[in-house]
Amino acid sequence: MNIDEPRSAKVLVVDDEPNILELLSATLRLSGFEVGVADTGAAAVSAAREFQPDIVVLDVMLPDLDGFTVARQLRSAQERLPVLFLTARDAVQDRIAGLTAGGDDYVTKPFSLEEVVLRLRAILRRTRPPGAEAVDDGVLSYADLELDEEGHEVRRAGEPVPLSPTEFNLLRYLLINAEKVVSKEQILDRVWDYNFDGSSRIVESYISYLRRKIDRREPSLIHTIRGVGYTLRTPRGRGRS
Amino acid sequence: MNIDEPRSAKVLVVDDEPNILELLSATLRLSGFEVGVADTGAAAVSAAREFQPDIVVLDVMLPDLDGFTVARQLRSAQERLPVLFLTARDAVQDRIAGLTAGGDDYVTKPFSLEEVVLRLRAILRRTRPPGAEAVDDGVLSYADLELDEEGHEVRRAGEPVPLSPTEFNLLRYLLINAEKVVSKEQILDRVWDYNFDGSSRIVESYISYLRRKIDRREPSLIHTIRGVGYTLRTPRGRGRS
DNA sequence: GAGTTTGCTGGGAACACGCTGAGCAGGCCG
DNA sequence: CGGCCTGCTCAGCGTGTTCCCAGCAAACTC
Repeated sequence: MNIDEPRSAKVLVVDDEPNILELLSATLRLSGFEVGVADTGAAAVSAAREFQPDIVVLDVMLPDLDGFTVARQLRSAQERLPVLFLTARDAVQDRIAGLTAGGDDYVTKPFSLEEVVLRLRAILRRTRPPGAEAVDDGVLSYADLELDEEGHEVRRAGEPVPLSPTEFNLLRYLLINAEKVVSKEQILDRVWDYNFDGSSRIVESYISYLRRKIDRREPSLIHTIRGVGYTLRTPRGRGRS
Repeated sequence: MNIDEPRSAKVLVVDDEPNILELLSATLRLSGFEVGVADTGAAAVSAAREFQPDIVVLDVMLPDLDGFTVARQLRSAQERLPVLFLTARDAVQDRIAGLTAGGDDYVTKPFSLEEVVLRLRAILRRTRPPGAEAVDDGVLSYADLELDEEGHEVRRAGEPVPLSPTEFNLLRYLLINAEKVVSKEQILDRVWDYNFDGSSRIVESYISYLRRKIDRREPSLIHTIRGVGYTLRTPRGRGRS
């Protein structure tokens, strides 16, 4: 349902930590992107020349080159190439700041995978307006539940519901996987930071919060599949697209 | 029905316990996979080079190398090689986290064989989207009975039926073997953990539960073949032998 | 038909799972 | 600096689930 894009976008992932590189490339592939990788700045530049990515995910801390330098070199060859920077939470806050204006964006390490996928999609949506159909207009919905990515707003039956950031992310993940069961582990993997090691009980808490906020009215949408996970669906089943 | 894949997938099984190795390789062969084996990390790496598997089943506790290290080495030679990890229930929980996001998956020891086969199929389905026909869309059905793997939902004549995890697994096994007779021992071997030592009477209990939940309406689908086992079929299917 | 074997199911105990209220720490904002 | 929001943990409770057992029913044997 969200695997087949019009043409699957090409992403170049640049990071020197093998684990991160692997985690990102596998996740992005599964999210429907065509993925290329590089583990140094120099490799990134040459890989970009060959791979011709639509967008780059770029760690700012690379062994050889500064991420910003890499970005500049990439863009000297390929104008208007958007970049999603990966950065430590505290570092170089100021230099990052000006980026969001330019069409680029950044996420801080440790990030959640949902975050990265979401930002990538957002940037691509934003930077490829010419003619491209906005099939995906940034609004997820299921039944009488709507989630607006851009406005960061959620409505149930038209009524706005205020959610905290984590609640919002969790609900988005459930919406993306509507009518499929997702396990607590999956949720933890995608919605929380990749190195979050807390118990998976936290998910239960947030499910509880969500239910209280958006699932008081009938019909209830969030269902527990005991021993398996959670799912978002209307009690009476299943429309095929 | 789902035994003949387009091309039978190649699985490399890596475990140092001979019993487990045997159990898995025999089962997977019978399930239609082409199977290669290895009992150390080093052997796995070289076996993979020669055997060129589509997927690897990998114990994380190996005598020589850490399972994750092996996985990385395997992937350095063969990009995008998915891995199903076998792990003790309590151990290394933290390091496992993040795997399900990356396209890999894991099952905890002791596992049921159904679990392993199911996960393998799921991963292969998930990681081989290019062009491959999605004949198998994750829904098993027989007569007016449907079992949706993704939504973890069962319907009889369109009506959803809530099942416990074990009931669900048992029914899935019966569905996979629809119109074939399966013995209580087979059921116990495949659906329950491989080291479950309870009597096979437990199967009778669960058959009873299933009948009560999904087989109240006519025509009855679950039939007892006295002295042999059980089968799922419509009444008019073949006379007695 | 009587005895024996096999299977069915209600009852119940132990356990696992999930929900939620309470509470604490840290960050943000007035 | 104080209050509020958010993220997270914890523990208690209720309930679902698993499994065993025992008594009964059905079927098979001779």
